[in-house]
Amino acid sequence: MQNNQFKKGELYSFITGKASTAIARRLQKKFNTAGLNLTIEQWSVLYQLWKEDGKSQQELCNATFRDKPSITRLVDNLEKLQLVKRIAAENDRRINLIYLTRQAQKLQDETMLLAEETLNEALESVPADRIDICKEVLKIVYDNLK
Amino acid sequence: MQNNQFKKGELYSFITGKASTAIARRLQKKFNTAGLNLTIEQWSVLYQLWKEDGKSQQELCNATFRDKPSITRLVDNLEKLQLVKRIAAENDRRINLIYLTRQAQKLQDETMLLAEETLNEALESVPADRIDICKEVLKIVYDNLK
DNA sequence: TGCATATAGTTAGTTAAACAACTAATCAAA
DNA sequence: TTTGATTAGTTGTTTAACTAACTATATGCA
Repeated sequence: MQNNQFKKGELYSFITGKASTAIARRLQKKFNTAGLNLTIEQWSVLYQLWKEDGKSQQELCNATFRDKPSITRLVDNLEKLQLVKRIAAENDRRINLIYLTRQAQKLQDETMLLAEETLNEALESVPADRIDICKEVLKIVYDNLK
Repeated sequence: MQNNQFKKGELYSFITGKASTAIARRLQKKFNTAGLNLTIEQWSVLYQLWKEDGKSQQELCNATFRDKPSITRLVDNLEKLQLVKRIAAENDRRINLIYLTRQAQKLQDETMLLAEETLNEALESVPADRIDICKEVLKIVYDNLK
């Protein structure tokens, strides 16, 4: 039993995730300043495709923790931006495989640099061992609820 | 200088805040199951008003880390649900003071219970001292970026 | 083979976030 | 007192999340 770990006054910020939204917002601003016409959500999909493209939309759902309609629209918008292409799988025509365009490949280095920069700013003055503990706790939270 | 605290594979989940969205989603499901017709975002506004109502919209912006249009719309929807009322301040008619209705007052105990329950589920098997460290790190992250 | 079921993805509707542009009320300084 | 700046809040637009209902394709079992 883990009771009363949160006093009422502390409930709010943990539930609403101030910290992660602050990080996302900062990264978005860096994208905008750099003239990148890209949302964080779109970037998070590209991020998975940079690891390996040709993933199905369902695989992108699992990797990004989004539902199917969300991925449909993100892929729609990424296609409009000419950053990805849907290609129907040959052996199963229900499946769209998502491939990066050259344009998207070019974005990887620049955006990853901005992301790392953002995290370094976010974690400035936080000792590495505390960051590790924090990451572990967040992972357990996620696993407890998924 | 705090470099390379995140390996590339770890960037993603920290930026997109999986853990906090998982918590919010779980709490939302509890609300739905309990027949509460209330979003987490609406709840987070009520949460501030339960502490003390009669706050201005600007004060709600600061307390909930949202911008003014977001609060305008949340208050719109809370008003439609007859949970709050806008009352113009007597000494400065630009200001709307937001007051809870009786209906909203009744929601407090039930929803706070569900929120605490959700956090206890989220943090099951996490030792209290690690939770404290995690909270501190998230606070620093937020302060570093705001 | 044929029919029920499962899987992949899309569409529709509501809520919310971010940003920019706007109105109305207040304040401050010439 | 009038004009210019500031503050509080609203409106419009785009992107995204979530749910439910939908289409199309594939699978499995009688």
